[in-house]
Amino acid sequence: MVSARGLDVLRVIVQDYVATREPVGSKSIVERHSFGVSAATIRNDMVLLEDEELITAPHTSSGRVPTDKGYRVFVDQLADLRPLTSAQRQAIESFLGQADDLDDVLARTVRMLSQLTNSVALVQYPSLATARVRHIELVPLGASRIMTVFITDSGRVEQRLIDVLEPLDDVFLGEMRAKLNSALNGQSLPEAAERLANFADIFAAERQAVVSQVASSLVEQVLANRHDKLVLAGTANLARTEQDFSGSIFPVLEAIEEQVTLLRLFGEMQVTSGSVSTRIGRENAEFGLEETSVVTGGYSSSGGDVARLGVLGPTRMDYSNNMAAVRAVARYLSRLLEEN
Amino acid sequence: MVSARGLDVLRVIVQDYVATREPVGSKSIVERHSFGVSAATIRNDMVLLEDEELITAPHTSSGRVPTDKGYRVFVDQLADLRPLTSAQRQAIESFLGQADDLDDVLARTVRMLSQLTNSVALVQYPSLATARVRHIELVPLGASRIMTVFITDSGRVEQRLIDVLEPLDDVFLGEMRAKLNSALNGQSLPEAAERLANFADIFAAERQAVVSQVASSLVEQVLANRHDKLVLAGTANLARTEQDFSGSIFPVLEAIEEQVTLLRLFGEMQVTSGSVSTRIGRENAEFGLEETSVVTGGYSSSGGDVARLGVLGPTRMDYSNNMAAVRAVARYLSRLLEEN
DNA sequence: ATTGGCAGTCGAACGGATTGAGTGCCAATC
DNA sequence: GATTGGCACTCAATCCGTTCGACTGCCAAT
Repeated sequence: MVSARGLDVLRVIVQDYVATREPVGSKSIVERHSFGVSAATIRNDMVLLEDEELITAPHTSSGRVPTDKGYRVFVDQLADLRPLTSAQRQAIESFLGQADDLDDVLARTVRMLSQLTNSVALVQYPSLATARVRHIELVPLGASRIMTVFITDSGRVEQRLIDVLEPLDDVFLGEMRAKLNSALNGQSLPEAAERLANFADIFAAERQAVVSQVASSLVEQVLANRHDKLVLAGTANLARTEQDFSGSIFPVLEAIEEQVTLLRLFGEMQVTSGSVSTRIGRENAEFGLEETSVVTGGYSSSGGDVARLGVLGPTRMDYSNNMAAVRAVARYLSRLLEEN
Repeated sequence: MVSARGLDVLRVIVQDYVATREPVGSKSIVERHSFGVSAATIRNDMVLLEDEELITAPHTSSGRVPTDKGYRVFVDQLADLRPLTSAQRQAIESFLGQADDLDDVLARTVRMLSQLTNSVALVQYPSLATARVRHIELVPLGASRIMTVFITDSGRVEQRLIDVLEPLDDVFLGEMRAKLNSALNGQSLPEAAERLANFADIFAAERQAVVSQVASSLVEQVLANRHDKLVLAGTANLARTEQDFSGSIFPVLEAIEEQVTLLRLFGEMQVTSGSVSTRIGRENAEFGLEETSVVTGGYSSSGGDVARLGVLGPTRMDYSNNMAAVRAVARYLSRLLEEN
């Protein structure tokens, strides 16, 4: 079994390897850290760590490198989440504070996060699941073409075009708008969808066809909170850490471009507002991201909804820093969004 | 001076180099193309081309590689824009045809373009310069917080939050909404801004402060068509052509992430709807993109506005194909947007 | 349990020889 | 004057052998 000192050895191996990108040997450990024992002793500990598959040697006679499992133990047991410096906190406050609408807040957040971590940063838009309908607008764009705009109390705006079956005059549009708003205002999205199902019934028979067309388009729009979005920044940081990927960074870039993939990945990660969770290396294999790790945290918006944000980078990343940054940014973002 | 055959030689040098990424020598030219002359003759032509700085040899005794100037001549005089295959045309039609709103159209366009060219594709949102106001909506989000939504006839929706000076009740909001719409509907954006300047005058004195707050926020929103957006796809393709960049692809990725840079770049390129223009290599130096080329074309939307789309890739790109693809996609997109 | 010592391993770095694609030049030819 | 074959020359790329150095693993002593 691995001794307490053994774990310390693992910790410094992770730290040094992350810092230098070079396999770390017993000798360099004793001279860089004060373990009070000799290199030979460290070597003995390393054999045990290797037996447990926490570290591995790229080739005989080279230093050791953490395995995915080693990183996992580090993250779960050894990492100290050093809090951000006050300069960093201040940067977050002042930079995010200036934002005006939701888009802007999230855009600033994702940039901030990628700067703090030197990694790719991701922020998911707040889910609409518990949001409530604030307003519905119908805008004529032509004789038989209207735009539906749909606004939630979390400040999200969704729009969509419909080619309607028959021309609609302004008066009728006004009537429909008023009825829609009085029927749906304040409803949660699932409730709203339900009410829309037989919304056409309250109209004159000859209008029901076109009304139910509009209504069913709205239902789609309301339920398409699968239409989840996320914003992303700091892709260039991947190129900086290129050497950390076996082949090229091509597959990583490709996976990142596919927002659906990232959303699935986010979806699989446990989300508890306020704490962070991690996926390391091959744990992400199903997404083509077996050489990357992802650190995510949940943040909550006014609706009480929990959405995710996080960073993605090479497995050899600075977990302590990144976990701290994700946690701090998530908390700050929650506070900012709940104020409203 | 360079003979006609000399230009033919330049053409095949560009073509072969683009195809193989290897400096091309006189011998490989005569055996791969039927020039009807010997390698020595080609060599003579090549020294002339080199005198004109159209090609260069990476080192003594290696084949030749086009210079930026060589690519320029190729693009301006030698490239044959081979039309797309019918399969490609069909792919465009069927893929873009399914789109529903403007966001979706542009998202599909940019993906399509990046697939057709194996490059990074960019599509600028249609400018609002000649768009007209279709509808203005004021939505209460809290006692003293409202969202302004602003819809143009080109189908663009802009929203913004305002913290108003004093609480506004629904009745008054309704009045303001009605007056705003009757004052602004159908106006072009500069006209709208003008009318907003003294919009507050038609309200009761005690309301003018808050009204003019809302109005001036709307003016900002209306005039912020500098708030140009663009969408982007195919970043991963850069990694595939990594060897074409001297150092790493880091600076390129960095420049691409900065949308402002790209918009400035777009802004400097001549735009004539229907034709394409090119910027090659060091012509983009001011943007940190001295190792890339950009091919852009203009497309026009319903408002008659011209916006840009294009592709960006290593200087060693397939200009013939990319110019053809940009032109075809731009035309198709124009047609699609003008239908509405 | 810890330690110093020592043989052994293996990648990285260096240097020299070889190879081959390609050039430049020149005298001969059409 | 343009074209051609021939030839010496250059230089990156490749291969091969050596050296170097940072490690490890093991063992006997503490």
